[in-house]
Amino acid sequence: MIKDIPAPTLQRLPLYYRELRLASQNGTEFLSSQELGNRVGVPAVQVRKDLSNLAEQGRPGVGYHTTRLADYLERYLGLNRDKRAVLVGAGNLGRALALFPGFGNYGMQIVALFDKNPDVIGTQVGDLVVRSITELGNSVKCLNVPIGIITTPAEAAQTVAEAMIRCGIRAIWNFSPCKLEVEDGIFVRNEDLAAQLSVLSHHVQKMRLSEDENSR
Amino acid sequence: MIKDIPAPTLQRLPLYYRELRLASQNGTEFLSSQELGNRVGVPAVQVRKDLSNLAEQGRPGVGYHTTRLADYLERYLGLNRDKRAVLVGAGNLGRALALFPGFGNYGMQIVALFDKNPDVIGTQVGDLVVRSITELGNSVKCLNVPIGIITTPAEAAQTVAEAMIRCGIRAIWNFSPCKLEVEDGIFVRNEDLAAQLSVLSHHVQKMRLSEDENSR
DNA sequence: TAGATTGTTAATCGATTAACAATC
DNA sequence: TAGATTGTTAATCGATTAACAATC
Repeated sequence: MIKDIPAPTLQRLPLYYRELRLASQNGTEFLSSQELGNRVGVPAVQVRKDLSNLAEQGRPGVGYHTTRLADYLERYLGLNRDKRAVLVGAGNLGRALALFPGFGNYGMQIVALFDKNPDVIGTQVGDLVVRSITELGNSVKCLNVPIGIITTPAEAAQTVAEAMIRCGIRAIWNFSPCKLEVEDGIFVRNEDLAAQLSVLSHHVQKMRLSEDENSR
Repeated sequence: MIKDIPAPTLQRLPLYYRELRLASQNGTEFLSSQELGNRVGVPAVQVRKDLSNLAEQGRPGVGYHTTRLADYLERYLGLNRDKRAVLVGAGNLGRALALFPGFGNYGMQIVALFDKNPDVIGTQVGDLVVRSITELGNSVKCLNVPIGIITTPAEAAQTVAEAMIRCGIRAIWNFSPCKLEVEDGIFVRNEDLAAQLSVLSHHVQKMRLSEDENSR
């Protein structure tokens, strides 16, 4: 049985992983929860609590073995295994993600790009050629792709998601600004840049207002 | 005095805003918390609790006035006011964000791009020419820019953030995979795509493991 | 007035933090 | 052994959910 850990904890694990790997590469053998917490920006207790969910343990009086824990987290997060992904929506954002080399470090490889727009279909993006969305089914089924990335406008996203799921995709990274309705067992991660921008915008707004207040 | 609302609530406001604006444009005059909640994927009680933080009220028995509430949220989130931004790190992701038209709808305009790499400096990205990072100070100061976007590698991010803050930037959208150390009053929003990908990766991993288990 | 739906107070839930015994 | 640091139990905090009186 695989124990579920709380979502907030799960979100912090990649941060711990990154610092542990870095420390390991720099020749640091052990890191205390205090030190790791400093680097990630999380209290030491939180670090210990989070890591106590895992099978790999720390050593009292010494700390966590950087290499061992990094390796463990790598496996736990599945970063060591290759994961194919397809991307639908080859606009600016889609093309950028397809070209982003950083994802390779996390075991993800974008193997196909799709779009609806005839002007975009057939164009080259890095090593890939944008294909027609109508070909999605065939490609995904025979390539055994677990991940779908959606970078279409909001109107198209639901339809695309359903098509992806029909082809066996089980995890969706949704960059389009809308809620996807999916059945249980399908994992959706929303990456709503406009919503994030709104939060940023609110803070700028708030600062402006308080400046106005102070200058009165 | 400007009342602070809880962070989770603040993050949901842009979602409400989007649906309210859409409904307003479609000619729907009122939306109940039930209906709005459905569209955003949040329980009706949560919607009411969230919106009760705002000055704009709903009408018992009727619901929320879509146009009025959308307008209110637009002002509250500062989406109606133009916000200039500079972007440092004109790699694939940086160029994509610079070209992304969607941000305009949220009042953000990227007014300058900077990079360290001489091969990139001077190249054209949309209407803008990538400038040398050494020019950051002059440009930002005379343009009154409140927002900085960081799309550099992790090693450079802290230095870039400090330079931004010295020039008067007060809100940073950090796409680089690292923690930024900044003084109080500077708002930082991390958009760590690799960390998000790790969460996605974990779920794929988990599904694989449970499939293995079932097939035993 | 009856029905619908809000805003708010109180109850629940879950995550973070504090305290501390266990262990290297 | 003394000092450092873990893992865990209990206390706190804050957000979500439930219940319901107020109001259109």
